[in-house]
Amino acid sequence: MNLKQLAKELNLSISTVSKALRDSHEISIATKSAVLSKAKELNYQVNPFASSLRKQKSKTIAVVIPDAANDFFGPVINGIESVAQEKGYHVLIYLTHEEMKKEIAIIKLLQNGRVDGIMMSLSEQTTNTSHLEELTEMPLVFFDRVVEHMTVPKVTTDDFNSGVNATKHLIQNGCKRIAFLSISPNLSISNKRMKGYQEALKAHNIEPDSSLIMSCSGEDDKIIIRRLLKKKNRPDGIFASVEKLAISTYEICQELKLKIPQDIKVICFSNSQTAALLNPSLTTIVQPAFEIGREAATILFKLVEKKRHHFMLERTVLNSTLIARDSTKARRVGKIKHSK
Amino acid sequence: MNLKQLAKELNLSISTVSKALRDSHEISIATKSAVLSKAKELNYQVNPFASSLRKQKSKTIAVVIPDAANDFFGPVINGIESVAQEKGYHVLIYLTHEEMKKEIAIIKLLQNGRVDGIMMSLSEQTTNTSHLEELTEMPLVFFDRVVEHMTVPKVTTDDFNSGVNATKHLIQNGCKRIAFLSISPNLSISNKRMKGYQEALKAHNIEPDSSLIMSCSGEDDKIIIRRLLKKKNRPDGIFASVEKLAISTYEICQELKLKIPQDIKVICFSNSQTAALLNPSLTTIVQPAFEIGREAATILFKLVEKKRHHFMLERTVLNSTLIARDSTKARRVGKIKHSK
DNA sequence: GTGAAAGCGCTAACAC
DNA sequence: GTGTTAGCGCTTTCAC
Repeated sequence: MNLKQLAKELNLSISTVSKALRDSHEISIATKSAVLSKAKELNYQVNPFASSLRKQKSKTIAVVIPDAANDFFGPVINGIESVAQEKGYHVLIYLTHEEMKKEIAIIKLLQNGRVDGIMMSLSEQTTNTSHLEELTEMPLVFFDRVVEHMTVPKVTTDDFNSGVNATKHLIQNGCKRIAFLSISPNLSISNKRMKGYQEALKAHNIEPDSSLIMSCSGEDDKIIIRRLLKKKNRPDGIFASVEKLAISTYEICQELKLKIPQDIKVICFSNSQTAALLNPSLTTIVQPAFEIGREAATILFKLVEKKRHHFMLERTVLNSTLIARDSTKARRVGKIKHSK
Repeated sequence: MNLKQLAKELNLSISTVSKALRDSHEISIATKSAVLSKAKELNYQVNPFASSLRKQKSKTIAVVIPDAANDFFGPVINGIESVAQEKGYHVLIYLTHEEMKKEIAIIKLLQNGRVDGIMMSLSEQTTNTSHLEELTEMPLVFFDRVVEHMTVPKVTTDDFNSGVNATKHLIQNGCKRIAFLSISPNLSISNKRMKGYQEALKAHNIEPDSSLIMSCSGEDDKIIIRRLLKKKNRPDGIFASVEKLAISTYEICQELKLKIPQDIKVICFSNSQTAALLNPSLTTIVQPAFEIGREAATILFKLVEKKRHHFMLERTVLNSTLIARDSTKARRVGKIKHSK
């Protein structure tokens, strides 16, 4: 069923029908309602390719992320999709699997007009961003893992402050030697969180020790953490920049019979539903993942629809929340008590 | 940059260039290589809408799932996307948020040729499947939450057997009154798992008690679980059909000061990374989510590409794995010991 | 081996 | 208020 057939059924011209369907003011109300009801009856739907070809826009956006099996990116997708559904857009999803090579290939693929805009979070391995800088015509919004120096909208959490707060929290609960575990040092989030960590150490007159800053990219995180925790001068606090590293830390602590929080305290960025139920319950910094998705998508659609173009070249910062639980509990705060 | 411009640059006709780009045997090798190198130089990419319009296929599939923030659907998306990337397909994602209304709207939206095929997992609320049965022309593959009576390919885990095994596991660890918690009773997975549960009870001569079979759809799961666990004749084992219900069970047990596994044992279907780290560690039945995604996508692409159409109308069953942990540990099996 | 041309289904400028 | 038509960029049949 296409416009031509529909027009024939109605004894109208194609263009009249087309205009009626798009509720053009040129068309009489009577005609419009006739067209609409016939279209419904015959279950007519616009051919998206013909329409996109003609209009040179696709009503589709691309979401480029490292991984979908992730407690952060999952809710982000939900947020993006909810805005897209409201606005009648379609969402294509592409995964980089943390590989720069794939990221480049995907971005290249998206240059052909298939999408009206791109939302993305960098891969861990991305060291060079020229493939993104060349994307001058395409509306682009970064979220979470952003390219700091590019003048495109960025939606992030308050990574620096969160880094300060997480570190302070450990210090206030008695830690003196705090390790900072992150994934790739290329990443904006790792960097900002680390800066916050360093700032907090400084504010509390703790001498920074560069051997306590570890970058655990790829599969080797457990090896690195094991080595760290086996040192005789091992840390008494771990600040993990991503959830995966806290999970690994828990596992290595089980393995080495180190007790959390007595021997070592752990805090991390996490959106896991189960943090409160872990053994011990895990102190987390929770990012508003769903809202990040919604906000980034909202900005992208404004950009795509060319509204307030100049306003949007800014950074949007959403607050994250520190939820203190047992994994950072100080030794002697009242009785030993297991509250949640 | 389009074919016309590229042809002009090369002093060739549009059709020759088009054929050369698609490696047609009609075109001389010399011409082909000239075209290819020029196309690369000028960064030519085929316009997907023009191509799709002409060829009446989109090289795109739709994935329709209830929710992306989910330890099962996340890895499924990874699996699907990995196959799609290999085959040069694009993946559109649509979320039903467990609402039949949205599911219907999405399916309707996909009738206009935007995608070459659909992969889906039913929403919890879907009681009527006529919107899916009408989808006769469109290649369709179900995974996990399938419509049993439809003759389209289905990729699932061995839900019945898993239900038997989970229930047996509880019985063998001393449970006599086992509750079965599931989401919507509409769902194939709920049903099959429940049948397995009932079968196992029967095999062990345990009288079934219908008051122990609970359906917890929507937000009310905690209320239902709390009521269940407050009964004086409360169950001594919980078999949760989805992870969310096990998490709620843990929370209610904390609240009611019930000890797992001493007072009550818990097993559930879960793909959570953290099951081993929960307090106590959670016995799970793990589904091969990534492989389910890969398998379902592989079948869909075969269907789309019209290969072996008739072979594929079958069910593919992948095995799930029971991982025994502390949450189902029997009272007196050796010393009290906390292994993982 | 190469080229001309029709047409996929739609939109929008223009004519009436 | 309605109709005619060009053309979006591509693929493919058919002619040469």
